[in-house]
Amino acid sequence: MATGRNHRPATRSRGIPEATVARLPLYLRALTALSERSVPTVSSEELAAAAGVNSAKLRKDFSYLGSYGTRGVGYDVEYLVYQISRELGLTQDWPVVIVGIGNLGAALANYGGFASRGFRVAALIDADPAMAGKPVAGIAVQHTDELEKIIEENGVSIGVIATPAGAAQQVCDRLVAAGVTSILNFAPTVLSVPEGVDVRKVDLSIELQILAFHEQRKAGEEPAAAAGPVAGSGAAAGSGAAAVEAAAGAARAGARKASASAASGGPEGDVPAVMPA
Amino acid sequence: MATGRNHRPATRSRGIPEATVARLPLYLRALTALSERSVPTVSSEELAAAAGVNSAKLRKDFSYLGSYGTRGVGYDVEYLVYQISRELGLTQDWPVVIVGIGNLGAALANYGGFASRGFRVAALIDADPAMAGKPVAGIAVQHTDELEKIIEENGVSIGVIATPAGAAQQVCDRLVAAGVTSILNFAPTVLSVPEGVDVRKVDLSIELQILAFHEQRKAGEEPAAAAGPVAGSGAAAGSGAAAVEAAAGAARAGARKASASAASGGPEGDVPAVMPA
DNA sequence: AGATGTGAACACTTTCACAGCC
DNA sequence: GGCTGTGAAAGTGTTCACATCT
Repeated sequence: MATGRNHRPATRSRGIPEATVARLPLYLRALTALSERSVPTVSSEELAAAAGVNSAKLRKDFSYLGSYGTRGVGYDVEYLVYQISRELGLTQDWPVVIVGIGNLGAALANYGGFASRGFRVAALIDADPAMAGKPVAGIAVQHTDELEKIIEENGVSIGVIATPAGAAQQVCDRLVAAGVTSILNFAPTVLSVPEGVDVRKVDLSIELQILAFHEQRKAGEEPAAAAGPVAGSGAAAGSGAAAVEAAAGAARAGARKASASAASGGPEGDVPAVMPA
Repeated sequence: MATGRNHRPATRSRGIPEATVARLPLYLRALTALSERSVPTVSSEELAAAAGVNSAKLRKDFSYLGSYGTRGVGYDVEYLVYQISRELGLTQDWPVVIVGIGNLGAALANYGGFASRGFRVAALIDADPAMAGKPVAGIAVQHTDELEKIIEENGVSIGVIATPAGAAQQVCDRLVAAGVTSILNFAPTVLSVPEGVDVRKVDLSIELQILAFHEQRKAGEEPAAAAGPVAGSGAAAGSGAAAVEAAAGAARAGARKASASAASGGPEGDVPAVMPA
């Protein structure tokens, strides 16, 4: 019995694909900007460009939400803003607590886009007694002892961990025990949580290492003809562009620049070769 | 010209899958911890647990790097640390500049795991003249005017943008023009870059919105879950939880505070309401 | 004409399950 | 016996291309 982990009800349900969910905030941001400029409608092409994705993907994404566009015309900006907000659950208020008010925690507390959209910083919590009472971003920091009380009284279900790595798991456990079911973790640790609790992590170090990997690859490639600035594709992830072929030359410039060439995010393995510093 | 975007040489080549690359830093961190505890070898099962993934995935990932394990035994910790470090390009030194030394920039500059592995903060840059000369994390902040000079003199190829959204694209353009080919963007904007430049973004607001989406879903479901603590799976990504199915009650800790009910407002045609900035 | 919405093809990722080596 | 390494299967995500509707 315990073994059985064979079949899972699949993710069928009728849910929106995770990849799509991850892009909705992007669309929402682009739409909000259009809304502020009082633009009434957009085509999938325009909106896609603003969000940094391609239009086919955007249309497919929207198709999971419903048919909110008008053929031959495009999408109504205000209407879409509302629909996406609703889908993301932003039409309700989400009280959030930030634990660990160091440099990072303070930065998060001060981050504007935070409160602006459905999220409200309900409390700032730190383990340092010296911090207690100090105002950060207009909110008085409270001591960790109050954690459970704060969570319960405010009905907090989303917690942000910005503590040192060593304290993260313990803080996480307390948050979860107190009722938090979604955690955004900035500490460089893997958190263990019970089923049903979502954890997303943001890790500077990991992102840099991924960049370094691609950077290292670039070093071994030919600078090819600078094709000229093209609208960036945003995330490095995707494939992106066509790439080099074989190309033997070794133009490589003496300085450091030059690099701008084809093969962007694309892995397109080639000779590694170590680059100078 | 410019049109042709027809065929892509496939991602065949020798490349390591992007998904695998993204996990290597995770493995490396777990391995480093083991190394510090002088653990000589690990099994895929153990290491996977420490990294928060499952063992099949880990073995598959490693298989792209080569055959670095020993059947019946496991992997040699030190050896793997070295191989992964090399694959990620961490055996060389990567000078990095951070632009925008506000709360967040300062937090990044102070972030330890930064310098610890291959990365070195070569300079801190800010547009505010009042910041110039001030030491942050032991490094004197320099003015934006010096940007190009700094990039060139230090051979910087990785830049971190921690400026307000409004300044990000401009800073990005200058970084790229000066020779930077990898950018880590913390500003909530889509950056446009020439081909060949990698951009990765870290966006608090987006992460929170993704959490809110899942949180909203949970609200409409049976409290079920709570099957007992299982190693956290890390990213919320996957289906996870499913919950559907029969689902036995058994809520663990009390205090479940059911934050807000699911489906808010009416599904169809409702007043859009303009979102705040 | 112009743009959405979507089935179908393709590409990438994860998981399974077991052969092969220690 | 134990554990890695890997084909094959299954599941997800992306792109194409065109039917469909305004």
